[in-house]
Amino acid sequence: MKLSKSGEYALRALIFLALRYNKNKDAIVKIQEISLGERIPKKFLESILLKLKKAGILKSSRGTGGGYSLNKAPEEITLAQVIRIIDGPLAPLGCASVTAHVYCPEEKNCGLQKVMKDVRNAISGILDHYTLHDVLLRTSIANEDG
Amino acid sequence: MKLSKSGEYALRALIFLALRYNKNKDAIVKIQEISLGERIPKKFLESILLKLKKAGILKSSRGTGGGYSLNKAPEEITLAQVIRIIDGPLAPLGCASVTAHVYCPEEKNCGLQKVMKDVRNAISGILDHYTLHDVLLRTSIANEDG
DNA sequence: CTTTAATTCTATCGATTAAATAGAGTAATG
DNA sequence: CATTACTCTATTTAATCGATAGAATTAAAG
Repeated sequence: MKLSKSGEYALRALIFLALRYNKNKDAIVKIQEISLGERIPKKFLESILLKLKKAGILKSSRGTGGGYSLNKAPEEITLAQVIRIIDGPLAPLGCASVTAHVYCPEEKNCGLQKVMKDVRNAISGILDHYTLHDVLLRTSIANEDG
Repeated sequence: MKLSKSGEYALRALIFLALRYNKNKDAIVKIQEISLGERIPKKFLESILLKLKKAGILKSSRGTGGGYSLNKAPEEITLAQVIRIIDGPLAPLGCASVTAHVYCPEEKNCGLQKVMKDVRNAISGILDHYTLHDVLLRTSIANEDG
């Protein structure tokens, strides 16, 4: 039931960016800065940020002084959105997924599917309502004076 | 957040065996029978069943007329047990795991960890209390007369 | 009691996917 | 036009999934 490395890195990078956003809405952060700060392989992080940009979560500017920043307020970005972009559906089984349902022949009659739908709903009940802002609230360093 | 193929196959195979168990507590089922019935690659299934045996969930007998059967009643086997044996901890992140906690330096101060612990607890709240017996109850075919 | 057939067990190899690295290409700044 | 940093493509490495080959064990047949 683990989150992929990509998914984990995506969340950590976004939290990093959200922290900057809260200090200065227009802050631009280099990939390398995130990479060093969160100990994420730089080139790997690059591909993750690109996906998040294409999905509208981030915006970027190139050249000297370029970098990434949030394209929405932290309150508007849920953890579930991010995970779905990077890792796909939240459901443990394809046949229990709402966003990318995979048909299976014994569907009507599958006890396992029913349980896994319960699990999916429990997960999305948390992650669909949890935003980057909420994560920062639970991170004490975010509340310290700079 | 997906379950691995191994994990899914393990659960399906055990449900298959639990169905037989309920008809006849001493029924012995061949790997091939499960493989055909659940469309699981036979040799791959073999390695999964072996792990479940070593973990005490299944017992086996070799030679002609041999095969596998449950080593406990379906009421005593939770889905969480099975997933932990095959796929490892339920937690989305190592640092949020109870059974195999991985230390991370910003632990005390990590909002992400706190959320993922909530998710872990939600998942285990369901899977630790859900047994093979419960799955069969939600599978209508299990209640038909043979 | 020996052979044969059925079955689990062990070990390894190939294919596919995920994770990580490398480098060339493109755009912006000064 | 040189530097900086994002963007893109390609390659390498590691993990997972699935397949293959054969040894070990048991039961039944002859």
